Amino acid sequence: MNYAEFQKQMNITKKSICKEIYLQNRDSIRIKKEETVIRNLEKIFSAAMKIANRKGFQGMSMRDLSKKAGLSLGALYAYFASKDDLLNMMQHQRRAIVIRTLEECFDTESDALEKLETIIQIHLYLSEAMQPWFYFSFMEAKNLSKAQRGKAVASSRSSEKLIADIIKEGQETGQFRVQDHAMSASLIKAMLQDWYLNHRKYARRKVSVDQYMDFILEYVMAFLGKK
Amino acid sequence: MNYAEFQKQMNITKKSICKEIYLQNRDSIRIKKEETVIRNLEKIFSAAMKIANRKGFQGMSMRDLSKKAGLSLGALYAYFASKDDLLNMMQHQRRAIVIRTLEECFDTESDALEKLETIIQIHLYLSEAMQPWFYFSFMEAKNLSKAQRGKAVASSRSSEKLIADIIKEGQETGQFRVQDHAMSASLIKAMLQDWYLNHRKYARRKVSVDQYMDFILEYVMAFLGKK
DNA sequence: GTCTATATACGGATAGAC
DNA sequence: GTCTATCCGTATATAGAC
Repeated sequence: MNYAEFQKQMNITKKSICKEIYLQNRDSIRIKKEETVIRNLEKIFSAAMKIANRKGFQGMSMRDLSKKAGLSLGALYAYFASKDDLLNMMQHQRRAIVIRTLEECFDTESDALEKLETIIQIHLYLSEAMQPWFYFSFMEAKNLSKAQRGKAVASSRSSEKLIADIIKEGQETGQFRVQDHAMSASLIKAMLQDWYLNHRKYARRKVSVDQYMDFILEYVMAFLGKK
Repeated sequence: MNYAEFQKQMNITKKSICKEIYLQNRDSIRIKKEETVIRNLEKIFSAAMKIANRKGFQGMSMRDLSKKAGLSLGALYAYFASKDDLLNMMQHQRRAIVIRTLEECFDTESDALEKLETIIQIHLYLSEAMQPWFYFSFMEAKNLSKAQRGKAVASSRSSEKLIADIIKEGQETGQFRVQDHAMSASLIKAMLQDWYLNHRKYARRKVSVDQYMDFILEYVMAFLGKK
């Protein structure tokens, strides 16, 4: 599967994301007509991401957002209770999609090498399809409420542990060379992270996500692979 | 040279950093007694870093800062003209120290492998000695004025180019395997970056900066080294 | 469902006493 | 050098008209 196929199969579009958010927050959203809600959520999140990723969530005023989203100040508050609420919604949704996609794509039957390739692929493809979301998540994690921040840390740790466990498994079956698996997982995460934190750099150099993936895999296997 | 020796030799202490800042901003700082200025700058920067790295520079109010630094609101403005000014001061100083240290430590006579080891070492040691500064720099780069942001991007690019050029050199002299040098440099940067962006993670696992450095070098050489 | 107008609080920054 | 008191703009959030 390459990135284009992944996109089709997973259907990660602005619209589908907003629909999910709508379904999860039906109670707190005052507007009731589904079509209207989804259309406006798209405008709100798209605008919020653009402004916040340029000058930070705290630096974005509700007036900025209202202007860019094309909705009045008053109308915005029909979709969320407060600015913090908006932040939590965005962060929560990003995590939920990662978890769901991992569950859908991850094959526990395959061997360690296949698993490692898959998990690197999923992380990269997701962070490509939702790059502004991933960037936003990382940069604004510190502004979350304590409870939400705890969830963010837990989610990040568990995804790193997943990678470390796969490496360990490969070492036990003799597929990989024996190296510090926790540290190896950390470095892999660092490289995955760079794809969405420094996304512009790679765009400028015309590096595609598939090229980046191949390069990471080569790099990782030079270290972990048997000679 | 290990990290402890580096620290002694380079003398990167809060006090020495603040003295440098004082000397560079003598004109705009209204207080004239050097000792007082340095003592208060230490309090100000230390407090600013603590607050901003927890809730962002925009999220830090001048009242927060005044309280944490132990100086009144009015007194703060004797040391910088505006909040933005404070931001620029911090960012500029971090870059200046990196540039100076690179110039001091970098030996153009040595071969590519030594150069690569040195540049990884300097970056790691500096980001260890000034971790809050590096973290702050990355997270708040987007809040800089256009001119300052341009400088930040240029500085980041040139340090990546330095690494890429070293790899290229090593490939030309036959020390390294031929691989995409720009991409290799990117991945190395990503791993260096992780040391200060996810510093707490490594502290929790009791990974020292020297251990991290050794691990990166092993990793990189598995890829670049001749078999 | 969406708007405009506004309540209320908090932000950065300064003036002037000590 | 440092403080307190204050100016004034802008922030979030809400009320109520349409």
